[in-house]
Amino acid sequence: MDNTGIIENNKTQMRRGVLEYSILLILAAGDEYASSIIQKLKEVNIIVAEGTTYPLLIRLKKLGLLNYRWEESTQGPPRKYYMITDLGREQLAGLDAAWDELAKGIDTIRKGSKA
Amino acid sequence: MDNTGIIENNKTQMRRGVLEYSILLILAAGDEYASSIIQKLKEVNIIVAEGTTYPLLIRLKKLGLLNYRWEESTQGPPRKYYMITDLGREQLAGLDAAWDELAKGIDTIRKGSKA
DNA sequence: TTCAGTACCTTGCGTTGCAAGGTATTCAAA
DNA sequence: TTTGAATACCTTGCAACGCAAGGTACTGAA
Repeated sequence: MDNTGIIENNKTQMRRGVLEYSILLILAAGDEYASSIIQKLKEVNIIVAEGTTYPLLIRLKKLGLLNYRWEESTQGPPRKYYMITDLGREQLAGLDAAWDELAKGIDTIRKGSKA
Repeated sequence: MDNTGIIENNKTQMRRGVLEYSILLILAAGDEYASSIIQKLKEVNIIVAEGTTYPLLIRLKKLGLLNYRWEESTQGPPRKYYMITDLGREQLAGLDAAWDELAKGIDTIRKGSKA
């Protein structure tokens, strides 16, 4: 039985939960295009696939949390720069709170298990 | 459009990621039966449905991370007490690390978005 | 014997992450 | 000028999994 798989699976699972949150966080700091978002997430060890990211950005756009503009690039095809909307920032505040609450909850259980 | 739904949805999403982890944490502190696990999670604002918990416990048992024993109750039907196995503790250590890494990653992005 | 409380479990639906596969643009080298 | 590498965008189909809803069964009290 491949036991490392259990962990790997779960790390993936954990990342899933915060995907939208972390993307909104990144866009709150400045406009980015899909590939650069994926890159930035990879830098903090949050690995996301393209097939996850593109549909997610489209979903967030549909929800009104994001907008985009096209921009030419000298390095290849045009880039679709996403930017966060006012509504997006509102929702992000809620997610900040949700994350804090979750982290606090985990911390509490964790302390209990070490007693 | 119901915007609070976006947040609620995401809070749920976040919780999902840490479900297995938090259940292992609770069982590392002592044996519990399903209903009491659900109760303990609720106490730290991690809301889980029965239909989520039972299949999950069964899955973790099949993976060898948990075992269980039946115990009579004077308050109703017998209870199925789950306990963590040695393998479960091993995996839990990995999940601890995964959580720390994720929390660190989020923290990094968060600081970037406040710059 | 009926009802409330507690506890267990399953079914079916809907969401969604991801591997794989596909298109289009640019630039440089052959 | 054509080929190939690098960059970027996007879609399809599968599989995993959380959860609402519905179901069974035991206990003790009314």
